[in-house]
Amino acid sequence: MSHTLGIRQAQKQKTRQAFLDAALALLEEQSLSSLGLREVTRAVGVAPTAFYRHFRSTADLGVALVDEALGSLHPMVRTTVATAGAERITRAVRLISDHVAAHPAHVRFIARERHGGVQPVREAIRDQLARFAEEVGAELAKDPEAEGWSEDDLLMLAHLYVDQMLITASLFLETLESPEPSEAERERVARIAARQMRLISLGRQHWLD
Amino acid sequence: MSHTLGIRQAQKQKTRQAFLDAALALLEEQSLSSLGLREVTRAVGVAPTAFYRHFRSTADLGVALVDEALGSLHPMVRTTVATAGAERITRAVRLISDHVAAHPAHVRFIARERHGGVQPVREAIRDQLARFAEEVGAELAKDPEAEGWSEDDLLMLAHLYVDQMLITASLFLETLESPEPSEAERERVARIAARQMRLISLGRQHWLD
DNA sequence: AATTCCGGAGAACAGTTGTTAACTGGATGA
DNA sequence: TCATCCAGTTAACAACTGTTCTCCGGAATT
Repeated sequence: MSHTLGIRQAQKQKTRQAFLDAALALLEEQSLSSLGLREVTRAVGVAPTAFYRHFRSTADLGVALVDEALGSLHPMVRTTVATAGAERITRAVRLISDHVAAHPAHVRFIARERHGGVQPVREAIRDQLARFAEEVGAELAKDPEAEGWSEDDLLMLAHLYVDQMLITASLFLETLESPEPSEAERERVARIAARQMRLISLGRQHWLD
Repeated sequence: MSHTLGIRQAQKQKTRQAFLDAALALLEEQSLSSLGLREVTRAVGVAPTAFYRHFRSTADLGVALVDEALGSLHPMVRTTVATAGAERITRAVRLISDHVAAHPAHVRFIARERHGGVQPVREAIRDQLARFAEEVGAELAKDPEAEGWSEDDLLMLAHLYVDQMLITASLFLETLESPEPSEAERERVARIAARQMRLISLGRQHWLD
């Protein structure tokens, strides 16, 4: 049952999205704690006071951006990790590479604000990453290699993988930021990331020795 | 041959250090790209224009902070990694834990600005971390387990360790930031970090299989 | 002893910031 | 049809920003 929005609410969501888009663009060259309210409204093309109709503060906007950047990514990560065998690493690296290429500003925002100067945003990102770790852990538990593993150890391993994914995403980003983004450079990062994940997987296989 | 500084240069270095200290304190609750020049001078207790006698801009000050935070850490990391056997991981975790406890603001600054909004600072941090990776790689090469390893693979492993150290440092930091910092919480982080490093070491031992 | 140097102070500049209050006009619901 | 709602506007506020130029007084140099 999809409820058709009134033309009023539709317009509101439209300008709200315009706020998110404009902020994300501005955040490519600064961090959230220096993002001004007027700066955003100027970029959108509305009066400064219009901002308050959508967000309490720029920190509030930042939390909304976290949801936009990570919210829809959970199913993708889940199905990718669900892949069995050696293919899993290949697909994971490709997922990251493609996602960074498709949404570089989102990735930059998350990497930047994960340890940034705005507490509510840091917390929102931390919660989302913890969710990723739990989901990855749940998928890893289905592997035959997970036999004999404690819940704690599985979560430790899952966090290792999630952190590694974020580091890899950040490296792909630097690849795009370089003055002459070359496919060769991207491939180099992909190969290093794959080898690091393979090394971690090897450690996992011999954990119970 | 230690050259005694004139009372003029000595005074200059003193206020310069005051700038660094004040900035570091202010950066506990914001990021560098929102740090104002007047804000810093006000905290130091000097006129705004005095700032220019020491730094071109706040970005310049940030680069100086990177050197202060990471510059003197290289020998410590080197000797810690030089430790052989199972003791290496224990010492590494303790080094990180102690360093975070002793210089929390420095660690926070590095974690925050590594992906922050100020390019020159990002580059300075990236260069320093690359140096750490090279040094760690050089120490790892001395291990008997390094036999048959390519230069590339050693560097890949070293980067994995360095990134892992930074993640661990950041987790120790969160431990201190909690409303009621408990020794139990710190110990929990230490145990997880040690297990993650042990898992990586296991992967290393079976890499050439 | 006389001169140069230079870290810091003071005042002023135009431009920016977040937030408030009162208002407008088209969509909404009775 | 008419009263209500509400996203966005306009105007104004005090407070703040980075930067320039001019000046001072003590250290450094000759």
